[in-house]
Amino acid sequence: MNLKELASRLGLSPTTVSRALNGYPEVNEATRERVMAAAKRHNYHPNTRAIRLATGRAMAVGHVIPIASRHEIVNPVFADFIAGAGETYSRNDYDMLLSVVPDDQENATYHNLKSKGNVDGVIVHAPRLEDSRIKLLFDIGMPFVVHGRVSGSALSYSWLDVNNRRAFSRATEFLLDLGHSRIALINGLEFMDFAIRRRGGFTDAMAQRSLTPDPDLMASDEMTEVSGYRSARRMLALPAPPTAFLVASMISGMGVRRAIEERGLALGRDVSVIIHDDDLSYLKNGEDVPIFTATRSSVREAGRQTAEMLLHMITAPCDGPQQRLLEAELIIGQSTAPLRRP
Amino acid sequence: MNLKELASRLGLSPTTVSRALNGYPEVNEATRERVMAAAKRHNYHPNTRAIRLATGRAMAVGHVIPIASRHEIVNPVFADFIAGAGETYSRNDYDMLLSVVPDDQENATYHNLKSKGNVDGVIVHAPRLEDSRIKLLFDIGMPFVVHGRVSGSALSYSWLDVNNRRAFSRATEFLLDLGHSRIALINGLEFMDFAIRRRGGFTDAMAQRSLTPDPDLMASDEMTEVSGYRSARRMLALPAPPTAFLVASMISGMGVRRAIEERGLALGRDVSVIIHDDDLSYLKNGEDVPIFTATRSSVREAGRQTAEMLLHMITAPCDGPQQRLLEAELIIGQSTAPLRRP
DNA sequence: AATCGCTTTCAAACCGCTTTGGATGGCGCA
DNA sequence: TGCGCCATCCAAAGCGGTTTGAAAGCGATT
Repeated sequence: MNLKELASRLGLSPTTVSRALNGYPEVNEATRERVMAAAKRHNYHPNTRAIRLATGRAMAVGHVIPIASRHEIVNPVFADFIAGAGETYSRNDYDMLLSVVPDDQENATYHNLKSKGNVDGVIVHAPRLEDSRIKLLFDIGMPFVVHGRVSGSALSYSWLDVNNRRAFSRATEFLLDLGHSRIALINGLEFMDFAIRRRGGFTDAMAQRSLTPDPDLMASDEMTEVSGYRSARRMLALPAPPTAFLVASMISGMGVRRAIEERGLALGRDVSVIIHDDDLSYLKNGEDVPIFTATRSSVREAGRQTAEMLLHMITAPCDGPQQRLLEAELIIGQSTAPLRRP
Repeated sequence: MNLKELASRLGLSPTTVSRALNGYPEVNEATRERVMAAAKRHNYHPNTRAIRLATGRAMAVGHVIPIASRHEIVNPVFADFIAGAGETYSRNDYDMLLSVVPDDQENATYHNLKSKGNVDGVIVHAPRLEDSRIKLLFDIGMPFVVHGRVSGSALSYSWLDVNNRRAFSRATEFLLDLGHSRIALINGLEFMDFAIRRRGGFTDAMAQRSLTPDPDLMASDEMTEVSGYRSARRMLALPAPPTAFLVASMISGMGVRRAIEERGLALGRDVSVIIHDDDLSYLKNGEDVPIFTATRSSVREAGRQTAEMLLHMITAPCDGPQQRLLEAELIIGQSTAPLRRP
């Protein structure tokens, strides 16, 4: 069932039927209702491919997921972010297009999406220091919103980010207030923008109390259970081990916990740990009682809002770039306690 | 730059240019090269929207991700499966479309995808017992491949699955051989097909040795850290606690470990644990030495292969349904040991 | 009765590509 | 020379919608 057929059954022209269905004013209300009813009765849905060609809009947004060739890690927050963004798209009748590409083909992929006209805009994931994608997307004229920010960029662009610096400085202060001073930072990869900011928050808070972070107590790695475990194990074996950890994710935090317990220490009592909690649906930080003390910010909500921002950009491009900074909550859990003096 | 413009610059008709670029034989080799060169020089990419309309193919496949309204969990294996499938799509110039919808709108979503013509086929995720989606997709004539299987279905359809039954019976036998007989099963939700099969493998292996599983030692729940923790904690507090656990996922396994260690027991030494390991890129079961003894099967590889099967179905529909059963490896890690007699 | 203006409808062009059904011209062969 | 055949190219008709520009119908105004 297509427009032409529906029109002929109704004894109307395709023009009128199209207008009736799309809510244009120049059509008799009685006719419109007749058309609507017939469309529903015959289960007519306009062909998306035709609409896209006729209107020149893709009614779709792209998410490019680069797969790092060295460490083939799929970002674990990705699933929840996508779920959040997807809710927004569904509500607005947009399609979500995922491109999984080797990271050296990422730029080419954006070019392709643009020149082939598959999408009306993209969301930029996991921005890095001085990320080249910003300029690229400006150059090719592709609307975009960054999930995160790019420190080095001079251009004004749309982004949504968590206040990572504030979150980590607050967490650090919290540990300092508990009496800890040998605080370890188990960070994400420090060419990632969020990791740089978190580190900044940590060192700032330390500096406020005239403390210099010990380089031996700072790690920067992929945020996996194993890397969290290994960093924590190394640090705990030092002559002067840390009494507290600041950890970049729930997953690394679980590795840190493993290292702590393997050493016969008790999480919370002997060693304090604060993690950043993206509030992943499949990896909740406890239920009523949080396992870890955490800086929490829902990545799913971030997905929802980032998608909304992008759709707004697409439909109202003249409004210019928008920014949105979300604050993380500090959630007190069972993994932190005052320093125990030996 | 579009086909018409490129053609006029070359002094050729759109027909010839189109044929030259698409490798049709009825075009002079010299002409073809001239066209190819010009296309590259002008950075010409045919407009996808037009191709789709003209050919009637969507060149896209859909993944419908239902969000359960009660427990808003995004399946954690999803990210890796998508990454695997996405690799296949990228290689074959297909787009991947994700629809995130409330689970009560899932069927309507399939209808929509079909009648609006957004996709050429879909992948069915997380099949349940007697899943209604199979019949629906047959009825509307949408090609599909199921990741998993549907026990109750009489129809013949394409699927790719892990041999869950075999995996769990082997794991159970392994524990039995180590002397364990009070073995707990911490399973996924048992309206999920894979969970039913795993349970079957477990009870089969027990029955083989004339053992009846203790209902108190069988849990079925969402596969989260917290639910693994709670089930294990409850079981460990029983008068006759289990000496071994069979756990449906890495994440639940981490909860089980937490419960074990909280009780002052040592994983591996005091209590054995076998998990099922989907080999998630962000949640590796250790590196050189596996943390958990595990039945392992890469969900990412499953994604690659499932996508290949679907693309094959789309391009060669006459071949009929295909099935593929992957075997899980049994990986010996540090979490299992012979039963310690008290 | 002729004109105007408004509502309502329609025919046809268009979006950018594919594909069908010729057209053209050169060549070999009888 | 005439014929058929093949290689090569093209015009035009689609795909299924949207959108432009015009026309038809009709009551109100002059």
